[in-house]
Amino acid sequence: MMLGAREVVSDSSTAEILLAAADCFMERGYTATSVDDVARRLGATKGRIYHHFPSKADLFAGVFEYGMDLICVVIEPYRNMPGPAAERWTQLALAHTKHMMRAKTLARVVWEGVEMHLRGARTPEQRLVLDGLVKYRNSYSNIFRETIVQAREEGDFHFEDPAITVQSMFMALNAPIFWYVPRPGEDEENIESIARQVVTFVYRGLTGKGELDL
Amino acid sequence: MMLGAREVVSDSSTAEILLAAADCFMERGYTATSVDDVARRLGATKGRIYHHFPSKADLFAGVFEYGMDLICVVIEPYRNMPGPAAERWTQLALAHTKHMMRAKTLARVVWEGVEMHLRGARTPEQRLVLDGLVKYRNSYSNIFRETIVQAREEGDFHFEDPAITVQSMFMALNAPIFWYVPRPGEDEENIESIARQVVTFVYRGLTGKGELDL
DNA sequence: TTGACAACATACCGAGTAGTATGTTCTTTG
DNA sequence: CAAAGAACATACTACTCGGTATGTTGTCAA
Repeated sequence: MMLGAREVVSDSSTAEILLAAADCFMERGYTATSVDDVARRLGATKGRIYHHFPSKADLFAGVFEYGMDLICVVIEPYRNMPGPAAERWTQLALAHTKHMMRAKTLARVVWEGVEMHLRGARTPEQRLVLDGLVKYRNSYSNIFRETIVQAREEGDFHFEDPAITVQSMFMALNAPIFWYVPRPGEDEENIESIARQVVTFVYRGLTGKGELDL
Repeated sequence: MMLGAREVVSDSSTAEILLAAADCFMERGYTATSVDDVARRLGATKGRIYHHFPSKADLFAGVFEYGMDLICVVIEPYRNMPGPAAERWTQLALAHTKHMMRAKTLARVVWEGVEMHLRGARTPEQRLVLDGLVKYRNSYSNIFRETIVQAREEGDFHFEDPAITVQSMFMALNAPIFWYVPRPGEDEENIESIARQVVTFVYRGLTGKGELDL
């Protein structure tokens, strides 16, 4: 199973289109974004886009894949870190959460891709494309899943259902893509602070032993 | 500041339209849902919808408000519960999370409304409508915010920034609306089990004291 | 009985929108 | 230097969608 960076975009013009498309898709969402919108943002026309992408859906898929490639590169250094799984998780989660803010645009497009897949995709062809993308995304989330399961075996984490836990975990870690707004100047330290708080919150959720009496 | 149920829909035909619209909006999203789609689901035509709602945006706002009215009713019994704030929070969170699954459709429409507001709304008129809806939603989330802040003062919860914490909390509590699929038969006990796990996860995140060494 | 109004259905319009077919310019290569 | 193709721009088509204007039917009070 291949993972990590696939190609990270070869062509320069194509990369520029992907970036502009990511901006548009994030601002308005997939359906509300027209191909002309993306073209206008580039100061170009549809011709340029359709020269590089066969359809709007493929353009979206391109952005999705580009975003996944990037975040895979970001967490790569920590994937096979030696030591306790709980510590490895912390590094993974920190890198992930910071990236959510630094590459907020791409992260939200990936999110919408997953959301689109949860609804029923329309044509069977687009269905296949989306299936592939979500498979990519699932292999990414499996990295975290395996890590927290291992940390549970090592006695550091405590939870019942791994599926539910992974979902809750990712939602909390991803939360900043919905409300974080970059402020010029104090960006980096701000990102560090937020990421630390978010990861701490989730870390406690995973390590805590306190049961609820209902 | 008024809260709780506003009217909970008077007319029966209007209510039927709202339910059908909620289904459509959830399945395809706002922009991808046409008014004709909603009409088709009702076995009717646009005329019926436009007789009750002046525009598509107002139809969406109706669903949003209906959803908010419902969940306000659901948590109402626990709002002013006596005792420690941490225990009150637990009851609020449990009721909230269960409702996310039971009324998943409406909950997702409310979610999309907030998401739409985070992006820039188009016309100034729709802007005003969305602003009102989000204000409604914010007053709801403030109930939780005040509760966890109070629990922190009482020494039960521990966190730094309330804003970040409330966001992380809600994201985790709301997570089921994205992946929960109702299974006929074993619904109720399933919902109870999931809600318990999710709330436990968040509860630990709020109570835990373990700091991360970075 | 009859008007008046509510609750729709039908028909239609104008403004986009995805996609295509074709032109145009620039670059590369033999 | 010529020819071919890459990298676009332009122009157009078929179609969808929000909204409106108008027609139709049932109900109910005077």
